Amino acid sequence: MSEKAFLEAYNPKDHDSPLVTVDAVLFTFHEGALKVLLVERANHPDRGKWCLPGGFVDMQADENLEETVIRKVKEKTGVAPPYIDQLATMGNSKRDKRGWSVTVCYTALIGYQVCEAGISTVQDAQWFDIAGLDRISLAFDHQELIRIGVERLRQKALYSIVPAYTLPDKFTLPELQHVHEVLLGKPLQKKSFRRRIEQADLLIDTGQQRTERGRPATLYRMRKHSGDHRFVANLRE
Amino acid sequence: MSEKAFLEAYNPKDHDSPLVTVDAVLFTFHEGALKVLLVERANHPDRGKWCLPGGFVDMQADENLEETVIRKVKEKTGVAPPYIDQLATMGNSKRDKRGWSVTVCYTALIGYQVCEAGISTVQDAQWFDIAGLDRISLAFDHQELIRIGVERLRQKALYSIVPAYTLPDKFTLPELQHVHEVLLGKPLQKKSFRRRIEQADLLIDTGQQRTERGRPATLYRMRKHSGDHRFVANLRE
DNA sequence: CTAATAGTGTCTATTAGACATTATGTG
DNA sequence: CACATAATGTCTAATAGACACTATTAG
Repeated sequence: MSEKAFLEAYNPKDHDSPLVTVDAVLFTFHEGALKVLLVERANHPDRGKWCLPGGFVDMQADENLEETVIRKVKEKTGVAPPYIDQLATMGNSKRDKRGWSVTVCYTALIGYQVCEAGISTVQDAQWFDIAGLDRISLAFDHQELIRIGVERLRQKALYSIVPAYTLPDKFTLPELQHVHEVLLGKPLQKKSFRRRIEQADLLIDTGQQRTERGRPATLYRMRKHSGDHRFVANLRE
Repeated sequence: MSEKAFLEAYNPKDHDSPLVTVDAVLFTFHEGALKVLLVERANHPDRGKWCLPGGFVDMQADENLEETVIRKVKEKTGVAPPYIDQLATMGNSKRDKRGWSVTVCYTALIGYQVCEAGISTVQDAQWFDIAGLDRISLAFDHQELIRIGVERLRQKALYSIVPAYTLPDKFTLPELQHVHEVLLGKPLQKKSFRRRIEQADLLIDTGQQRTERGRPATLYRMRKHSGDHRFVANLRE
């Protein structure tokens, strides 16, 4: 049989396939805490429980998995996040009561202010502080996905400035250091922190400053692809 | 409607779902080169082309995706690899001519001798040198998956001894250094290389030695979980 | 002995940690 | 001015790079 004839005769519906969903662990940083966006499930199964934003791949609308996840995040936040990365794919027969299911889970970072308006217009979406999240029961295996997402971000805090994407477009170095300190759960030396960022030339000085109390702090923006930079030495844990 | 009633009425076949496959980028190290296992496709589409070992999730036989990938790798090598890790998930409407498809791709490492017998009994499986692989046309997006796998392993060579899993159970430090040198494409200082491994106590001295030419080399085994260890400083690229 | 390869000693270079000091805003 | 916070200076500690040196085998 030729490939052409084979493909004409082929019908995907003749073969059983797992359910395929996409989920997003979307983090932001606000009021001194790392937060994750959760959505209240409107439908069975697990109706009423909180879960990660996500849903089924729409084979007509979506060209690929990234389009699915960006579509789902935009539905809840109104905007596309500046950082998105594949986190893990979970697939087994037990995680979803509807049957064998696979979820491709992404992690994304966004500044709180950037999507504040979007969130507040969506009734079922809400930011949850990472601390204390283990006390609430989430749908599916989403508790585990968030745990993996936090661990990944914590690792990145040791050797990159990826956590900067949880901040608004413009931010100060002490603010960024604070994000890293929350992630790592311990104070950092500001001299070490600033030195490595300066040497790698990862941030753009906006020329602006912000005064809260004390000496004004310089406002920086991320340089393009600064999230990709990996310091040769880690911050010590 | 109750959840029970909902689940009883739910039929996954009422909803279109992408095809779901699992693939493995299986590396080994042999005769001074990094090699990847490829399989010749027996069926359409892309019949006759080489591709990664993998295939459809068997919803009856497989409890989860890891079981699928281990089953597929065992079919070709006869054994389960000592290191396996999720690499990436590719999903789009174009990668497979049969329709919207998702592949969950793993990367695995194994010693050449460990599975030599298994490979030689499988007619359609063969090790390919990574160098020169870009000159042959692989099925689907498997060329890209291998590229991602090599890049991941190269990164790991900078801050871990994960590449040791491409070697047999017992190996010498100069052998391991050579694997890292091939991955990084440049010579390394043996003093630096040995020092960090010794200090982190990652290997077990078997008490045995191997003589090829010159002074005999000590044979080591991986300590449990040594692959998880991350040095605080990278080898410089 | 020589050749070859394994393994060590030791100095330098790089980069993080510690912490004191200076700078610049507000009230 | 005092206070608070930002930013810097500078010494120490940890760890990678360079490279000479010693050790142990075969022939």
